[in-house]
Formats: sequence, C-alpha cells, structure tokens
Amino acid sequence: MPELPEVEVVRKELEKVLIDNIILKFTVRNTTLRETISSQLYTLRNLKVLKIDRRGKYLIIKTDKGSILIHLGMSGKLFIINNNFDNLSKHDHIDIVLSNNIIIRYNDVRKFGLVLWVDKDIDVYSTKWLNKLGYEPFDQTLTPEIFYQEITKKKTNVKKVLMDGFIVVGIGNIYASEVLFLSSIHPNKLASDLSFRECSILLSHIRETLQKSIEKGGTTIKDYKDSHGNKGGFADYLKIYGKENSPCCICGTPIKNIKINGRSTYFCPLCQKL
DNA sequence: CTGAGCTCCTGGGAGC
DNA sequence: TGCTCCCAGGAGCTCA
Repeated sequence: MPELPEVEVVRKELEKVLIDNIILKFTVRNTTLRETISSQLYTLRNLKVLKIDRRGKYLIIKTDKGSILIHLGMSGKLFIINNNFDNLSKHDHIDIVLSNNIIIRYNDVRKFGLVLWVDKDIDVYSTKWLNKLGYEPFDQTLTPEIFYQEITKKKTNVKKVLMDGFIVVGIGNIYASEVLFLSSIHPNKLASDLSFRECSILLSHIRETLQKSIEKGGTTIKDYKDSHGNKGGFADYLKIYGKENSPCCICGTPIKNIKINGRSTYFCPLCQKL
C-alpha cells in the first residue's frame, strides 16, 4: 500500500510525538508478520527516542539502545492513540507504549509488514533490509548523468527498474505509472533503450511527483490513512493510475491497463512511446 | 543476469 | 443471501 510519500508522511507524524520521548514497552499481540517478531522486543524497557529516519519505504525509530525497523508492506498502518486504549481493532498487532500516555499502534491486515529490533551495536543501514537500497529520490548526488548511466545498464522494462529500488528507492506501483505517464515513456520500454533526455525528464518527474504527494499527505486509493486516521489528499492529482478507459488528460485516448510483472499498469497508448 | 511466476495474508467487490 | 473468483499500494524466493 504505502509508497515513499505515505511513509514520509507517517515519519513526520511520528517525529512530532516520539522525539525525546520514552518508549516504556512493547505489547505484542501477534508475532506472525513477514518476519516473526523476535521475543527480544517483549523484554525491552525505557528506550529514549533520538530520531525518526526513513530509508526508502522503511521507517527507522532510533533510540539510545538500538533501532526499531518498520516496513508497512501492503496494508500496514501506524496509529497515534491517546485515549480508549482498550478499543482494539482486528489486526492491531503491536503497541509501542510511550511514557506520555500515547500509544503507537501497528495494524496490518495482510501481515506483509515488518517490525524488527536492531541492537545499537549493529549499524541498521548495513542490515540486509537496507544495505542493497539505491539512492533516495531527493538525494542530489543522484544526478541525471548517474541516473542515465545506471538505468541503461538494465536489460528489462523501465517500470520494473523504477519499482525494484536498486537504483532509486520509494517508487511503488502507483507512482511508477504516474511518473512514466508524465515523462511520456511507455512502461514496457527497455530501460537500456532510454535516452539521456528521457532519463533526465523521468528523474525530475520522480522528484516532483513524490514531493507533491508528500505535501498533499500521500495517496488514498483504498484504505491508506495517516497516523491520525486521515486520508491522503494526492489521489485527486493522479493522472493515470486506476483510470482504465478514461480519456487521457492530454490526448483523450482511452487509458489502458495491462499487467507488467504481474502488477496493474496504467498508460496512454498514444502519449507514451516504446 | 534476467524474468516469469509464485508466495506470504486478509478482505472487498463483482458476478452468478 | 451466499458462494466463488479475482483483485489489491510490497517484496523475497525459486526455477528456467
């Protein structure tokens, strides 16, 4: 469900309530997420929160004793709860109990998410979860030249390259369709066939689109909500995702929906060139 | 190296 | 009303 903008919106919300606060303990109701919740999490007490980081779609809550690594998967949500603590919903798997009468509650219907503890003597960025990730999209050291150089090494379709996170992180299925449409590039175009000009345009649309979505509070397609239960406002700005058979906003041609690597992909057959 | 296909899991909606 | 089938925003795995 959540792509980089949704995760970044959650990160900012967590920052407001967590920084300099104390995590008293964790309450775990269900250990069977993508990775089984380690029993170590049960025993942790009194962690001082130092920083909330994000790397790609991963959230990292840094404390004085180590880091909590969280991935929301397809359907994970973090809610900030400050009353009615016993009012549990189905799939409320984990509570992070804070000293200031606030609970951060992790809810995940499909259980594809991840909540892990990484001790402070291990560099969280060197763990297998994070060490293969590509550039952050807003990292200015990722220049159009480097982007072009890296992407044209790939002998697969450009949509897959955008989504797999080896070159640039944070783009999921929605934003992949969006940025390719904005860049007039067919999602099935071979990455190695992209011109420098196309790569340069693509990179700037990635940045603009993700930035704008963060400002609007993320995208709501089905059930994405931020930490206060508010829906994201970017869905109104989507130009192509989920709009099969609607006219393309540029040329009026009906938008097509095809499967690429098993995922729904929306594009304009006229505007987007192979 | 590459991709296609499958897997984890649950729920919502369409169609009969 | 109820059943079955398909679909869903992620990502890791195996196999050819």
